[in-house]
Amino acid sequence: MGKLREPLNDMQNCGLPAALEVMGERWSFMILRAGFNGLHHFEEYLGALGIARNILSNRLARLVEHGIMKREALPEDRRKIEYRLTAKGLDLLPAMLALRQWGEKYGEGIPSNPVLCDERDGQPIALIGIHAHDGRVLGPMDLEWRDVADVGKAVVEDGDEEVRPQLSALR
Amino acid sequence: MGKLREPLNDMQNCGLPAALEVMGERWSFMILRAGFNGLHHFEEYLGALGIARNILSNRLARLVEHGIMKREALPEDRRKIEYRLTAKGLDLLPAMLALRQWGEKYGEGIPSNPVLCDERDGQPIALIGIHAHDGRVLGPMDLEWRDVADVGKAVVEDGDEEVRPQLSALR
DNA sequence: GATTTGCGTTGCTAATTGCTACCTATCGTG
DNA sequence: CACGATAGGTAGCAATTAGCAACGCAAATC
Repeated sequence: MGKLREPLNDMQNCGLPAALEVMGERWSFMILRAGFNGLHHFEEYLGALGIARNILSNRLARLVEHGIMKREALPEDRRKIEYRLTAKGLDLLPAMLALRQWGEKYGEGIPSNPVLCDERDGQPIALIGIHAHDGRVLGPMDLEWRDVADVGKAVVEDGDEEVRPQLSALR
Repeated sequence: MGKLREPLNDMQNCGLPAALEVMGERWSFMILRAGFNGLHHFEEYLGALGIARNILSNRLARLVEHGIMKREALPEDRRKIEYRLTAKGLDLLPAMLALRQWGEKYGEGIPSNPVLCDERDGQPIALIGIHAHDGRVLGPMDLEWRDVADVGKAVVEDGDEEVRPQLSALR
């Protein structure tokens, strides 16, 4: 052990801070969830979430600004604005469900009465997890950081110390 | 269409707000990520994240309080405190990676130089996604909310209106 | 033309974040 | 044992963000 760990000095050069820039703000995920459930209008979000008007206004604007939702005025009633998830927004579904499943697993008194199912066979979806390229389920200990150049290479058992990142520091 | 959507009135009876109670706070995910990468000590987090001392102190306390990390004084040097992810904390890895992969996909100038790989064969892990119980990959349109009583039942093509939740409101 | 609906903005207060400086216990060293 | 260095915090204060209630305003409806 004592391999290399992920360069933490470039902590900012990582997808996580990028994602959190928008989605890390309060209410963003709840708005997203409401969007996934078919809400499209300002007052719908307002009623469903119990969020303050000005905050909702601000959050929707930011989500639109970041391309997660798109804002469109309806031609048939030009008071109404439709907020819809974009492809970029829909791509957050796995993250949202993973978070939600975690909350459901460890939270208290969470009914999980409606279950999210595969429409095809009506069975509940699988738990969101980490998979190898061939579909095997992976746990935290099965992972390691590799330099792009070393992807797919055989395990360098010794080599220099401090050569490859590790997640096994997790113990 | 016109099925039932997830009861939004019980918006709080859901795993998402539960998850966001801790993980929705600023820095929580970044601290978690640092923890995944083998950091264990206060000053390590401090240096790696560029977070203020009091905030880090507060956030670590809250993560411990919620059972995501555990705090342990080291016997050999009793100045040192070890912060370690618990099983509950490790369970957040899929959510963290999903978020991160999303940020990497849509963010600008994100190197993705170290790649997270399966230690077994050195291949990059698969994208975090939504899978059916049998492993098929599912998209947002393949999903629907079902009452627990209706799980696994054949699709009720008409039935009463407003009977089953939908995600197909996504268009 | 008056009222309601939909989507905001504005003003003000409360809570959260961030900075810098300080505090306390422990450790290694001469 | 006195000493400074190290580890992990607190305390005080400024800046940012969230939340509440009231107002604005254009388009629809009666």
